[in-house]
Amino acid sequence: MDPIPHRAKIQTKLLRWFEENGRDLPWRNTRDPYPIWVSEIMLQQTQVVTVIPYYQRFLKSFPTVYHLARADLSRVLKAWEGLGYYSRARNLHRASKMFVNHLSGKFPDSLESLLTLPGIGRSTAGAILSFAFNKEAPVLDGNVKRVLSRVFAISTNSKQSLWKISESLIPKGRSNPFNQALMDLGSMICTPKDPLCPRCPLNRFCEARALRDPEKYPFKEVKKKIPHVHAVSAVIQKNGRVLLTRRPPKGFLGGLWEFPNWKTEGKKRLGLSLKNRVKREMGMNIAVRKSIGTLNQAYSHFKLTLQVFHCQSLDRSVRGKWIPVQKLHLLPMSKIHRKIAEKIAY
DNA sequence: AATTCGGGGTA
DNA sequence: TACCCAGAATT
Repeated sequence: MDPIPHRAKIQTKLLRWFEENGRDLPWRNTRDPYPIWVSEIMLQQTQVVTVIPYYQRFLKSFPTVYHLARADLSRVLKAWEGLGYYSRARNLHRASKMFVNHLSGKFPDSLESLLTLPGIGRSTAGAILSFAFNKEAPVLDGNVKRVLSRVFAISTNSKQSLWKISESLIPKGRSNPFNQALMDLGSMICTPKDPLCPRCPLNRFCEARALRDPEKYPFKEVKKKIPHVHAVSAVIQKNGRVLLTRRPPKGFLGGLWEFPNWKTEGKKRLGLSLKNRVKREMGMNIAVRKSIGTLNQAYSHFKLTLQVFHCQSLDRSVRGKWIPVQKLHLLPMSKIHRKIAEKIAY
């Protein structure tokens, strides 16, 4: 017996709705796994409208997986600048090298092989398998999670049951349009707030709607408070150049360039603490001049307030690299440091 | 199982 | 503001 209520009707209703209402997106005009792969990585935790221009530029810069594998990581990070979650770019680049070196040019088309590539988890693998190869693999992104937990009134936060439902709902031989349909429904109709239930092709079967509270699903995690971090940063100039440092290759904003900066505990005498920090950690004497301004940036797990000071170097530095102001735009930088660069470039 | 990873769209 | 986005990797 079929454990999924209304399975056949859900399939036909959703597929018909998708034929008439599905989104026309750049990565849907191909079955080539490479651009589909790139799009799926970019789309992780990132909205479609944000991804589209990055996707277009990225494929222009790296038209094939071989172009990507040959490119310097710095170029890849530059193409990713502003998109966030930079480990995605590093993993994509690393995976492209694995593809060229170990997979003999054949794009992996099984779940197990895809999961061996860095940056590809179960959902991204399912998307690639269904969109590029039309294989019956389930996806479970934020959209699908919301749609399924509403239709079947799943109130637990366990993803296991949702994975099973997602898998057993796929119509034989039609995983490509069906998975896209699930995503589009979640994005266009079954929205987090004020879902458009009257226009939903599944409203007759939706248990959350029958319970008259679709927004109760999916189960909301209690989210903890995000710490607020204060920091100071130094724009140290000398002969038309500024001193930048590069972040470690892994971890937070890994591999990006930035103006030297440090957390501050108290809020007093920021200029003096900045001077001392530069002396201790960069082995250089500076004179702190005027404040350039205060910048704020909200990250996923903390908020940052950064006070930036104009500084003048009084001698050489043992760390960092002097970059001509006119060439700052060539380096990959995080959003907040790009803002600083744009302030001083004029 | 919980935390770490960016930045922006949207109400 | 708060919530969430075609999640994965690490702890």
